Amino acid sequence: MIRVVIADDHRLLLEGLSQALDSLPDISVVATAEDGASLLEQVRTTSPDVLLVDIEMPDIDGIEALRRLGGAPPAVVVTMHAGEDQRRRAIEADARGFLSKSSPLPDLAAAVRAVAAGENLMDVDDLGSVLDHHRQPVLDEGAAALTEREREVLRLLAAGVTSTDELADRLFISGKTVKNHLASIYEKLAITDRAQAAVEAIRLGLHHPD
Amino acid sequence: MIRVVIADDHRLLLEGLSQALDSLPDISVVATAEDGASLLEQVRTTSPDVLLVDIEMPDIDGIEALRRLGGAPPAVVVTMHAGEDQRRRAIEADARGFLSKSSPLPDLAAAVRAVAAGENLMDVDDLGSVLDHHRQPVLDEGAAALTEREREVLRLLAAGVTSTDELADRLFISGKTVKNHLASIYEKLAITDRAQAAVEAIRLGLHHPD
DNA sequence: CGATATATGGGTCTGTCGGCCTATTGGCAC
DNA sequence: GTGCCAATAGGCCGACAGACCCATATATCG
Repeated sequence: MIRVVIADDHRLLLEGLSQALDSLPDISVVATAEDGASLLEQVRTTSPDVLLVDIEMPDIDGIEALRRLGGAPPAVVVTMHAGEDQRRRAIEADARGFLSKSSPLPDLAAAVRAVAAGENLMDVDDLGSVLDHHRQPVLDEGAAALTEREREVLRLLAAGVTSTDELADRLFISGKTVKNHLASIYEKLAITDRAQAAVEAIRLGLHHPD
Repeated sequence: MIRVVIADDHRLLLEGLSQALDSLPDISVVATAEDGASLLEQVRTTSPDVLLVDIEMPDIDGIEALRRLGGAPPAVVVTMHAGEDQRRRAIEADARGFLSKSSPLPDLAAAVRAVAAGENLMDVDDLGSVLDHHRQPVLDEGAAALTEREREVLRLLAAGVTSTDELADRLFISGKTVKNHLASIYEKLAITDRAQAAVEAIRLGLHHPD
């Protein structure tokens, strides 16, 4: 689980991103900050794995905050105006990633994962392909071992299709096979019943088709 | 269910807000737009109940887009710089709500609900108290009828506590009572088992304590 | 005061779920 | 080709879940 702290003075963006990232199965937003000072404080108390910092903030701006942290937790810088100027300042402040606020959300998630894995996105020339390597959430052992058919069963569970018969109908297989799939899901996710499977399915983001 | 279209050229905000609002049980984001032209198109094809529009957008800005729509679906205007100037322009474009991007997310949700209910937030002098009236999600009949104890059961289900015995232990009641609570939950939510109850619990936002 | 709602508890019964074992087919890898 | 895995399917059984009946105490409301 990648523990992230987000700093941005615009609360709509702060809280929106926070919820969106938190909903990913491998990312946990442990704190948020609306200014640089609060960011420094949160980093001290929560010791996160990655920082997500807006440049434009009152008092201590994102760059200054990162400078004071000395590149300790690796940081992804987000900015409204992604010019060369800002980019240079980000590099000087030891940022590992640099994204415009016009980037799509999956890119941000990928950047967080890349930086958490120790990569430095400021060096690379082909940002897109590096991010591509980190598009998939880092799932825990069990979840990664799920087969495609098992994921389909989980998707249906998350959609409220819970009885063996209806699952069988939707998947065009026998009830016995449904139970077999469920049994291997239980084993892989270390759970015991459909209710827990439904919870896991939603946590893994299987409810809306990727 | 309040059907919303969101327009903002900063995709991180657009997608973040979209996910956050969509996760509320009474709000559904049916489309998003990155510019005014696309907004006009989405409004035509999806006929939403409420618009959420950023002022600052390339080509056709939010104000101009609203003007062209003639106040048809009521709109909440969101802006980076919430000055008197912007506010006047929003009023002239027939906006029903006006929020800064520094507002907290629950305020945005409350504004969307208020506007969907026909209120005009531009008139009121005490915005806070009007929003307070719309803090709670507009739950459907069944979900609103849930008792406090029933919500606790749902919370535990969403946390993966699914067996009768463990539920009984956590709630300090007998297994029989757990089953009684579940039975009335099934009736109120028109569902049939714990797996569906877990799905509903998460959909209703019962997994993280309010 | 009487009615209603909530939380608690019980009993019974049927159906289904989950655990365990086996089996066949097809694909893919070494 | 031999082995492994995914997907399919069946049987068996014990345990639990859900439906349907009930009772009691407390509290709130008109």
